[in-house]
Amino acid sequence: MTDVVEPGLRERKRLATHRAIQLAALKLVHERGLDTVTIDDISRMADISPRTFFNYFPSKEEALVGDGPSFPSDEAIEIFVSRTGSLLGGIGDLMLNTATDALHDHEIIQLRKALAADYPHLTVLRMQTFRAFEQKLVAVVARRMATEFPDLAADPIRLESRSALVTQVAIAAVHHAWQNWARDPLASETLADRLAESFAELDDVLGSLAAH
Amino acid sequence: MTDVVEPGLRERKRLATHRAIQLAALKLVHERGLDTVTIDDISRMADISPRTFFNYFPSKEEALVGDGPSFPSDEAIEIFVSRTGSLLGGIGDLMLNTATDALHDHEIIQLRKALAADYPHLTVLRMQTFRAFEQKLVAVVARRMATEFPDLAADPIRLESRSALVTQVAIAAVHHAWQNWARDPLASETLADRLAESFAELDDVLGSLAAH
DNA sequence: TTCTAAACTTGCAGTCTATGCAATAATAAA
DNA sequence: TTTATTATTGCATAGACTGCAAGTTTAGAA
Repeated sequence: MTDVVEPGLRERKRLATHRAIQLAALKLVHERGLDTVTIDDISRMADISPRTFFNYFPSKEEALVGDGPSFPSDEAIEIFVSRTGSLLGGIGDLMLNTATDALHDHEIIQLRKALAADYPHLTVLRMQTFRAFEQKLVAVVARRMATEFPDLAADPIRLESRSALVTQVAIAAVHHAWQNWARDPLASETLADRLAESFAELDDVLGSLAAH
Repeated sequence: MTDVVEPGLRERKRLATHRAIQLAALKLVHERGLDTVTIDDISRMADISPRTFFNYFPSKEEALVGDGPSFPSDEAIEIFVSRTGSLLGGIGDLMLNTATDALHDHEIIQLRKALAADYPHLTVLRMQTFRAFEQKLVAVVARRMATEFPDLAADPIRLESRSALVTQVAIAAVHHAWQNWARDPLASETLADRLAESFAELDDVLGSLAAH
């Protein structure tokens, strides 16, 4: 299928440094609190120069929250667009297809969860990385809505507003999932589980609200 | 009704400085862009020392987005809780009751609108000030939902999750309204108008989504 | 009006974040 | 082995932000 190129030494070192920085940042902040940890501290623990830190992350916060998710594949998008059924559920599935860097790095995931619990405002910052592809997502949602609701397709302005609103609602569900995920550090549920839960709950709550 | 105490000289000066800083920041950023404006520049234009700037705002960004809205009055909250009908619409009305500092300062409002159009990430930052009373809002929404849905009241955990989700959705609508408001600088609609529109559209879209 | 307490402004020193640039070191490729 | 590419580092510098102490201004009482 895809070329599984063995990454060279350079690439491996780069990944290792990338991880070392995140790990150092997360550990230090977890131990000593956000404000007392400096980039010098993090660099020292990660065995790099402070200058190198900025070759990897633009700020302390970015190192803590990690890279944002990548946009879903074209394939996943086409499936979503042509599908019928629950629109929000579809967006939820799409979100599950956004791969993030440290998906399988258990240590980092645990520390991130603790971080989200300790510093909610960083969770909001994390959501900002989702906003990075918000525009793209709105466009995809618009395509789906246009096929599903022909009357909307006839009114581009309404379609645009509608899909932007639906996208915001979907992001609200992601936020909700993240909050629930971070709430109890002991729960074994993954973020993906929480995402599915929140989108299901959203579908449910919409029913009860619309019933009125 | 309420005591209309004539504010003293001290208070008036404070308000004037507060406004002068915001105005200077907004004007300079509007003219020269966010990155080329320093706090020294802003302070010079506002006729204060750079040190005083930080007595009013913790950062350049905060000066630009302004103070967050204040929480609705207890009166408005009780009305909301005991009311029946559209839940999200009720939250929308509640949002309209959040007075913000520069509600009638036309010059600042215009500049803020331009700012939101030029720097979308500051709009996201602006929403963070909403998060400040997110917890409070969740509690209020929970009270309302508990009275309206007795079965939910019996399950505190579900109630909590539900009201948090509904609150996130409401915030999504506020975000949507803000984006639409900032989109075209020429439109004469107020933010309050846009809020009403977005919440109405939300009610509408929920109906069409739930119908499936 | 005068005096005193409280609140506000300011300067200064110092820490931390962040960026550009040039030199050096490590890796890749020829 | 040689050369080219890329990464790391140190250095210099600008800007953001904080604590502290000294000086001003306002409020309120005598």
